Amino acid sequence: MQRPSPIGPRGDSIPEHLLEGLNPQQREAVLHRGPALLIVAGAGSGKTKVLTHRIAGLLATREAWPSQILAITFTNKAAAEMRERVGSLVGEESRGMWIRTFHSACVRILRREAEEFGFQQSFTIYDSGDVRALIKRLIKQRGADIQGLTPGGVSSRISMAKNELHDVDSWARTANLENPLDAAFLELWRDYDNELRRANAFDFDDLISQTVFLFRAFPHVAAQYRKRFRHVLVDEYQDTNAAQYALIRELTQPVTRADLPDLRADLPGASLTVVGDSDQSIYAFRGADIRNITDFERDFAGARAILLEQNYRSTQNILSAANAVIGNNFDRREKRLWTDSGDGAKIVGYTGHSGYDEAQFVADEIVELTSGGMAYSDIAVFYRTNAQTRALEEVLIRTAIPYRVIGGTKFYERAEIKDAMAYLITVANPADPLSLRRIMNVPKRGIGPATEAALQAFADEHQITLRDAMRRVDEIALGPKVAAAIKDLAALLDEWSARPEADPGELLRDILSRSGYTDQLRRSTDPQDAARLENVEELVAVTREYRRQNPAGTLIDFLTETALVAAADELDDSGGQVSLMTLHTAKGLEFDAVFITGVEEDLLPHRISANEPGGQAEERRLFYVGITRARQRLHISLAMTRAQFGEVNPAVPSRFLEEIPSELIDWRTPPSTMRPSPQRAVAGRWRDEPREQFVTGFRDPKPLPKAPLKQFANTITEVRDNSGLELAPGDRIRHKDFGEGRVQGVTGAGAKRIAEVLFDAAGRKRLLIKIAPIEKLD
DNA sequence: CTAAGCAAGGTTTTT
DNA sequence: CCTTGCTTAG
Repeated sequence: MQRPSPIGPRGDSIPEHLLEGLNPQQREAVLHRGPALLIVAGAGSGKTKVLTHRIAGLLATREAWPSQILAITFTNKAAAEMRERVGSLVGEESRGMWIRTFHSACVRILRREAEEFGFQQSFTIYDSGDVRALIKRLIKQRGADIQGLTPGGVSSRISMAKNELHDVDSWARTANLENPLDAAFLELWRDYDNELRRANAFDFDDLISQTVFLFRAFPHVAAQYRKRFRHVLVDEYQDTNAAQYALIRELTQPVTRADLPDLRADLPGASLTVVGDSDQSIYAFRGADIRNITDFERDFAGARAILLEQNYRSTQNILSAANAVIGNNFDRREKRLWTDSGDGAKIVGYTGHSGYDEAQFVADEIVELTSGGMAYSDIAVFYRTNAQTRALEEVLIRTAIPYRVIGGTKFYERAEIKDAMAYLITVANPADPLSLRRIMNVPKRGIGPATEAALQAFADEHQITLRDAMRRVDEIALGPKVAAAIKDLAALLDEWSARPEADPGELLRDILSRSGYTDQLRRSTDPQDAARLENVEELVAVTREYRRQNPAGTLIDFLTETALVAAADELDDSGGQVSLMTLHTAKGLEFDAVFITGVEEDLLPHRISANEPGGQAEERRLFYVGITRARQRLHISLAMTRAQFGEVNPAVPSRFLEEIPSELIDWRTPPSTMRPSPQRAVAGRWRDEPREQFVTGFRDPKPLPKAPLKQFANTITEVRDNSGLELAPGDRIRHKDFGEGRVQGVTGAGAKRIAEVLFDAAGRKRLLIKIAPIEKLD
C-alpha cells in the first residue's frame, strides 16, 4: 500500500528526502493524517526518526507553522535530541516550535499565566529533598510522627494523589476520615500546600496538575493554547500518568467561539500523535498508567495505530533474548522485534563470587573490548539500585578505566552546592522560607535555632514572611549582636533581590564573597573544604556557561533549568568514559556494549516489587529495556554473594535468567555450577580495606577539560601513594588480593601510570600503580 | 551557640 | 554501610 503524500494548503507535498530509507510502516507513520495516531514503536525501531520526519513533513507541506507544533518528551536530553534532529531536517524554521519536557512546558505556561491565578511569576520549584524537609518539619509540628507517619510516606502519598489529579478537598471527599491516619495525612497535606503557597513555590507534581487546573478554571486561557498548538506530539507515551494524560486531553480539545470570541469559526481539536511501547513502561511507581497507551484507540475517536517492529539497533541474538524475556509477560500486545543485520556475538554470562568479583569481570571485559578498538563512551554498565555502584567504581578506579556515574548522587545534592543554590533561590524568591532557613546561619553568624524560632514566631504572628520578619528585627526582643547580624543579612539579600535581571554568574560571585561563604571555606583547616571551594567555583562556572548560552537568561530562568535537569540529561557522549547508570536511567539510550549486573533474585526483580501488583511484570520490562540498549555486545552478570548493609548475604540467580534461551548465552561461569573457591573468594575481602585508600568522595577519577556541569573535586584525598614506585616489564610483584605476578608492561605517565600484570593465579589485570595495593619483590 | 561523639534507623527505580 | 539526629561538654 503506497499512500500518497499529503498536500498542504498551498499545494506543497512532502519532499522525497524525508521519506527516503523508511520502511513501509515508518513511511505510513510519517504520512498518515487524522485526529489521532498511535505509533507503537518497539525498542530501536526508529521512533525518533519517524517523529522528526513527521514534524518536518508537516512544516514542508505548510500544513503547520512551527509555532503550531508542540512536541513533548520526558527528559531534556530527548527534547534536545529531537530539536537538533528536526533542526537538521528543516533548518532555522525549527526555532518557533515548542519541543519541551512535560515539566518545562508547564513551567512556561504557569509563569506566563501566573498572575492570572494568584501566583507570582517568580515562583520556584521544590525538589524532592525540599519537599521531604518541609514535610518533616510539618510532621514534627503537628506531632504526627507518633502516628507512624514518615516524611517519605507522606510525600509519596501526596505525590501519588496529585498525579491522580486530586487536590486536598477532592481527596477528602473520597477518604474515610474516621481513620485517624488518613485524617492526619489530610491535615498534613493541607499544611503542606499552604506552606508551598506561602513560599510561592510548586513541587514537581504541581507543575503538571496546576496547569490542568488552570486550563479547567479559565477556559479562555486554555483556548489560547488549544488554538495555538494544532499538532501535539508526545514521546514515551507509555510513561504518562493521569495528570499528564489530562493535560494532553485539555490541549487537544476543540476551540469554541464561546471561549475565544475573536475566533472566526470554531476549530477542531489539535491532531495528536503519540509514540510509545508498553513493553518499556517502567514508571508505574511514579504514577505512569499503562492503560493510557493500551486504551489509546478507544480513547481518541478516529485513532489509527501503526506498529514498528523492525529493529535497527541490535543483533538478532540480543533481540531474540529480549523477545523471549518479554514474552513471559501476559496481557500484552504481541510484538516481535527482528533485524536483518545478522546474529552477532553471543551474550556473555558470568557469575562472580562477590560483587567485587563481578565488577572485576566487568572491568576485564571492558579492557578486552577497548583493546579491540571500542571506545569507552560506547560502553555502559547498568544496575538495578544505586548502591551497586560502590564495587563497580572501586574496581574501575583500580583498573584505571575512565567512567562516569550518570544520576545517583548529583552535583546539586552536595551540601556546598545546595547552600549556594539556597542563596540564589532566596534572592529570586524572597517568599521562600526553606532556602532562607538554610542559609541564615551559613556561614556562621550566630543566628541559631532559638533566634530562628523567634523570627518565625514573629512572622506567624504578623502574617508576614520570614524575610519580612528579618527586616523588622528591631521589633523583636533579641540581643544586639544577633539583631545586627540579622539586619546585615537582610540588607544584603534585599540588595541582591532588587536585581532580578542581573547576570546569575555575577550575582553568585557577589553573593559568595559578600556573604562570607568563600572566606569561611578558605579559612577552614578541614581539607575537604578546599574541595568544597572548588565545587562552588564550579557552580559559578556553570552559571557563566548558562549565561553564555542564554544571554538574556535571568536568575529565575537559571533556577528553573537546574530544577528540571534529569539524570539522563547529564550524559555527554564526547567524554571517552564508560557510563554507569541504573536500568531506569538507561531507557532511551543505546551503546555498542552493555553490561547488566546484579541479575539476582531480590535485586532484579527487586524484593520490594514482589508485593506490588504487576511488580514482577514491570521488573521484567526493566530487564527488557536493559537488554535492548545493546547494539553489538551484551553481558549479563551476577554474584553468588552480595554485600548489603555492610554484611554479606548469599544471592540467588534471577528467575529472568531462565527465560533467555540457553543457546544464546555463553556462560563463562554458569550460575548453578559455581562453587566458592578460597582462591577467588579473596576478592570479597576488598571491602575490608579502609575506603580512604582509594578515591572515595566524588566519583570522577579523571575530570574532563570541558563539560562544566560534570566535573568536580573529590572531597577526600587519597592516602595511598605509590607514585614513587618504579615498575618495569619483567618485575615480580605481590598484590594484596591477586597474589604474585609478573609485570608485562607499563603505560601512561605520572599519576595515571598503569601496569599490565600477568598474575600466577588470577590472570591478566590492569592496575593503576599509584593506588594499587602492591609491592615489588626482588 | 558550636563542636564533637554516639546511637539509631533506613536503603527501588525519578520527572 | 552511611546518614541523621540527639546528647553532652565546652
